[in-house]
Amino acid sequence: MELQLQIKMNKKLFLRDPEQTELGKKIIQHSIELINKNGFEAFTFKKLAEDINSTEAGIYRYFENKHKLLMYITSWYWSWLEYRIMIYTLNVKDPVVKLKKVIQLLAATVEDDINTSHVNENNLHQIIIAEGSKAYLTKHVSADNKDQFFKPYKDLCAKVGEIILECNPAYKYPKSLSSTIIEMAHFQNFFMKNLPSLTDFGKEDDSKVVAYLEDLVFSAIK
Amino acid sequence: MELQLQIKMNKKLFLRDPEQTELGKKIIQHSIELINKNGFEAFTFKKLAEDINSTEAGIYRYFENKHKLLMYITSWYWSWLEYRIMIYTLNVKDPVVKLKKVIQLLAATVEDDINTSHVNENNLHQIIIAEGSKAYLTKHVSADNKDQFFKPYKDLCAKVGEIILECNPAYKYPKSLSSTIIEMAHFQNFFMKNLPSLTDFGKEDDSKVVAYLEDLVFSAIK
DNA sequence: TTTATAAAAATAGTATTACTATCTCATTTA
DNA sequence: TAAATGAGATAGTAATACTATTTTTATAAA
Repeated sequence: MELQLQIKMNKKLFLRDPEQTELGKKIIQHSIELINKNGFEAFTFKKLAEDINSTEAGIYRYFENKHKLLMYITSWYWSWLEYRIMIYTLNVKDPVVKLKKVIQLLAATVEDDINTSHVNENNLHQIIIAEGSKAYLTKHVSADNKDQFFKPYKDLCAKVGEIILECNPAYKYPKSLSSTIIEMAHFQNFFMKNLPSLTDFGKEDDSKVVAYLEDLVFSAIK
Repeated sequence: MELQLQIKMNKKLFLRDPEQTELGKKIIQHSIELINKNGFEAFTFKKLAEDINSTEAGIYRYFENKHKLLMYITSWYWSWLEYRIMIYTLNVKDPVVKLKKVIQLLAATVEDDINTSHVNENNLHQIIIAEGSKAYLTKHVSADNKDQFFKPYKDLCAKVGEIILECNPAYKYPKSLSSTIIEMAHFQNFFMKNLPSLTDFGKEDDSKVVAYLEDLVFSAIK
């Protein structure tokens, strides 16, 4: 039996579905590599085209611009993460155990286990850490939000918020606490690697980030 | 008696000190306006030059590029904030009261009170919320960090970390909690305005953000 | 007062980026 | 077989991010 995980993406994010052609899959695969390697600012469709032996215009037929492509791959990540959370908490009754699992899935480095062929989840995780917030930190957030581009992120946040409420139905800030741990899972990771004095962790030890977030969350919800 | 607040800036952030000339001050003043209005991506030295009736090359004599300018104004903000925290907690003995004051200064909209002539602190606060993290979310963070460009941010974080330890000397994560509340003071504000479903607050009510952060912090440090 | 000289500012570039319009060529389908 | 469709290549353009050169202005020494 061969299964392939297919995540349904918002059609407005692309002009042509990259999942449907070889070139499209190459665009996704190599943009993840290039953005991770050189950063989003230095990433251009020209360089990507050279990397995959295609042309700039060829890529523009799939994505309107590089920001849409960033939103595409970040959306993909959030959907994939929610899927993983669903799988890993499927038979867990205790909401506290569930929430701990969520924190671990959020903050710990991913092992490139699941077969999603052209997507390197480890690189993608690094992109989320370093570039993820650039997807929404723009002057056109509201317009993008109306187009539902952040739905996967908001769905994930809502899901984690629900688990928080399962732990303590009286807790007043489930959604804010949820967005806080999601963002901090990534920011503390970034700080640890690049501006270590902003954290209490030695370099490259994400088990510490998990411990910190657990302490923070369970103190807050008692 | 006329006092003027002068914040000492890292000399490597500029080529010519903008505080020393009229044109320099105009650059700071109008870049804050323009970045706030159109966002950092759309901001160019050409547009800024047109805005202040100067030339593009004229601005390049003050700042190497627009990212250095962003780091300049964000640095200025963090220094200014640490100064405000110092002032407002000067005669406060109780560390809990101190920490509450810090949270309020971090998360609440600033009233443009202090006389700093060419800097509009309210606009600057909005820039920190929407563009602040772009100052360090780059591939050259480590190099910039070696040049001490993030010292004001790190100093502020250290200071808040100290106050946290005053409240509870046994707390294990003072620096991470500090960077968490600093970042979240701004991100929750951004979410509230632009992606409200990621928070538990109605639109434009930063007293709720303050309440959330207080609850979070004092739960964590017991 | 003239002249050297250095700093400030404007002019005029260039390479790259972000994007568009058009054209070719292969495949489908009627 | 002819028309329609679509994928990709070619060749642009306008804007961006700089840099180099020249001109102007201010200052100071001869």
